[in-house]
Amino acid sequence: MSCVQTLRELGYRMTPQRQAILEAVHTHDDHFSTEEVHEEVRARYPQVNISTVYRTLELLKELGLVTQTDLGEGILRYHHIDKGHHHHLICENCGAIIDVDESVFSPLKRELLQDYQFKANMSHFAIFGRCAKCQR
Amino acid sequence: MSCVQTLRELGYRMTPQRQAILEAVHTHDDHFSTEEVHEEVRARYPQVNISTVYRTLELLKELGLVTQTDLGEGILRYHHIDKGHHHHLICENCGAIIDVDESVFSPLKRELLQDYQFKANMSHFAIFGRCAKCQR
DNA sequence: CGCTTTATTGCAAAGGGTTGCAACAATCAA
DNA sequence: TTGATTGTTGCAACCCTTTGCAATAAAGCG
Ligand SMILES: [Mn+2]
Ligand SMILES: [Mn+2]
Ligand SMILES: [Zn+2]
Ligand SMILES: [Zn+2]
Repeated sequence: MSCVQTLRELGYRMTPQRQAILEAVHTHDDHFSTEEVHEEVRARYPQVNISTVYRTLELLKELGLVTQTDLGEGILRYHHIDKGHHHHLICENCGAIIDVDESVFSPLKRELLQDYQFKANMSHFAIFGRCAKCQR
Repeated sequence: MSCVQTLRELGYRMTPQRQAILEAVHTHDDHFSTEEVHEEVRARYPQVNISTVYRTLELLKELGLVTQTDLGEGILRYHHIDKGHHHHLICENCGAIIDVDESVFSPLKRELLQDYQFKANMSHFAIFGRCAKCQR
């Protein structure tokens, strides 16, 4: 089901701003930033304020339609949930980013549920450390 | 070995500001914020700027003397490495914080090292999700 | 001790993100 | 179609954190 439908059914209103933001979110395959979405939206609706983009992305995150991740750049990046689940290992020394499949976290997720009855939301993780090259 | 010694041996200079910050860091058993450290330091040296506290805590983090964690409050919190390792499960719904031992992450850490030669720095994690009460 | 070197600081500005508020507009019922 | 309701937006102000820069001062050496 489309994001537009989901929002509508949950009682949220569909504004031109939200529609444009949703379209921008869907055209990106990679990890997009708020600023990038804002630029695309502004190409069509120049008056749209960036706080609207922040608020909309926050809403989409709360509804589980996008994931939010801090890759260590000083900004937050987003990822449409339809584009697949994966995580990132980030080298604190050289900045290298290694992608890992979400299955790596499955045992941990299972243990947290069994031992703590905690349902971890691990849809897009960034783990910092040292890559192979950068260890001594 | 004391933090003061470590800093000195690495070639960093020991200033009254740094000494006061280190003392504040050591008196806290819990997760302290930059602001809290700044207040304690200012009680003795009123002219110390908060950016110095930010810079010093960042340095201590880079040297592995403290851990930095975002518990979802909108601020960063720190933890002296001597006070033991543990992690937190944070409920996105009710805000409950469940402490978990660092051993929960050992298998994952091992797997990342074996499969990706990646040495993960998992000294103080915050995992968001839903606690037992808040699921359904 | 005095001098040189250069790491560190205070300050102000900036950057990313959030928030209060009044104006606006999507929605729905009449 | 109109009006009432109330969710949403633009804007400005703010919060936390980082950063450039010139002034300061710690450290080491003669
Ligand atoms: Mn990703
Ligand atoms: Mn902790
Ligand atoms: Zn590396
Ligand atoms: Zn809860």
